[in-house]
Amino acid sequence: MLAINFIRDNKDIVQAGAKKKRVEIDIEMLITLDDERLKVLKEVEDLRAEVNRVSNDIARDQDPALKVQLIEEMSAVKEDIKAKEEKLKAIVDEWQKMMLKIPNIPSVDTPEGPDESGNQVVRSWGEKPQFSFTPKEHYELGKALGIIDTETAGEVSGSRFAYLKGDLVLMQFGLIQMCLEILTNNDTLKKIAEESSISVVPSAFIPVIPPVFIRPLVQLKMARYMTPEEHYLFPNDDLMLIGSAEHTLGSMHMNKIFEERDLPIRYAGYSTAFRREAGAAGKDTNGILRQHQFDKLEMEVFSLPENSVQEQNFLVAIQEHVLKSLGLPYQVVAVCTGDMGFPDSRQLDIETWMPGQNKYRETHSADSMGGFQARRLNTRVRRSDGKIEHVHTNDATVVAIGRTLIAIIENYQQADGSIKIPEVLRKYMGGKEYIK
RNA sequence: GGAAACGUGGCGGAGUGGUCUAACGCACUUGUCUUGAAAACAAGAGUGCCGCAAGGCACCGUGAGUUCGAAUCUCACCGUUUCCGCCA
Repeated sequence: MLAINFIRDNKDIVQAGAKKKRVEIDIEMLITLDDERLKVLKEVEDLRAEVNRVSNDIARDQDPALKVQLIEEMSAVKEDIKAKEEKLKAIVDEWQKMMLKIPNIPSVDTPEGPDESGNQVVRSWGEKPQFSFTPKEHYELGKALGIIDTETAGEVSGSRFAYLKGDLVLMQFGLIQMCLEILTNNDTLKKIAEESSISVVPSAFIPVIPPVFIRPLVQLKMARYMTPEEHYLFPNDDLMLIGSAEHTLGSMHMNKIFEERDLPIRYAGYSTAFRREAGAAGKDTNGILRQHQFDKLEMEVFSLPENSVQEQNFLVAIQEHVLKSLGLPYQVVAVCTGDMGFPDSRQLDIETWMPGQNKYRETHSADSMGGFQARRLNTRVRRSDGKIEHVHTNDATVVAIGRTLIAIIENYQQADGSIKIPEVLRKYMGGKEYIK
């Protein structure tokens, strides 16, 4: 959500930003509605002030006759207030609906474009592996090795589910363990920041296992509630499943005020992510690229507003550090206006090389929301001079298990169909060198 | 699942219908004193919205209701704690 006063003062910028994001909004109608809201609000408050004043008079010494008269008068005013309050409520309801539909404004360095075709590669790293044979896709290799079973999962749970088995499971937990070691080590983080010339306070991440259910109301405040079709909903319990740990990490501090000295706060949340994938019918149906359920380690940072862009760069640097450690070729992509998320002001994705598919596929995302989410969630910071403002939020993937496993399987495949295990993961897998 | 108690400002904690709509303590800010600090003393300070301002309105878990007037009474919901039951 943007602040209404900001919208009123910058309606051209807001309108242009929405247009770039391909979101239809009607600023003029919102401002007309806001005028009406302020007018009726003033009327209601003036009437309440009168009631408050006279009620105190009634409580003070008064002769009984006057008391009765005043009470009668206030009864009438009360009716008036009730009618005006109902009017105000109707206006505010409509006003809120419109406010929630206004997207965050893209940053100035966000490329403009209609859809993912407008995304721009910022930089790339790594040599694509050369094979003396035709590289296979992950699901062929995984099936043959007995470490990915989508057929049984299909019978038991339906499409877009899988059984991960054996060494692949050990690899998942190795990946998570490796990443948690990076994220909780101040020296490592400091080094990553320095190597990328990023000036942030490189304090350690607090590991979190968050709830995977969230109240729909909170999801709405996170600006992550899209349409009902896109989520797993549990109406009996008024709950829904999260699509990312971000959803229950970012909302941890709603209605709270941080002290300036406590920021930044960094969390590393591990959870299963649930995605209904409505509208993706027929897309990426093989293997584990696009699943209804996958595990993910996610970073979430609450920071001072002036630091949030650097924080995002820092998160991307961490993502790159992880991929470099794994020896996976990747490219960093600036996501364009038409493809970026509704609450994002700046979004950077990382696409990792997948030899079986012979293309880069999205494995990571880093979203910078500015104060957009914080305003909806009412998460604020008290500056050292006492002033209170909204914090800025950033979230970013560390490892999304399915896709990272795919990248490893395909990049490290051998002629005999075995998978060489990246060196950094071997210590978590009993020293093994190959999955075969 | 059963029973009970309770949800007040950063924290603790008064306040059971009114006449300053939140006492008091801790923590906090500033000042005095001090070489500096601590202590002591003094002053200040909740959050949001409207307003140029003066000022006004709202907020005591959330939402409805009763009343001229609600932190206080009624109802529903949410949450926390304790005991019992079940259980990874």
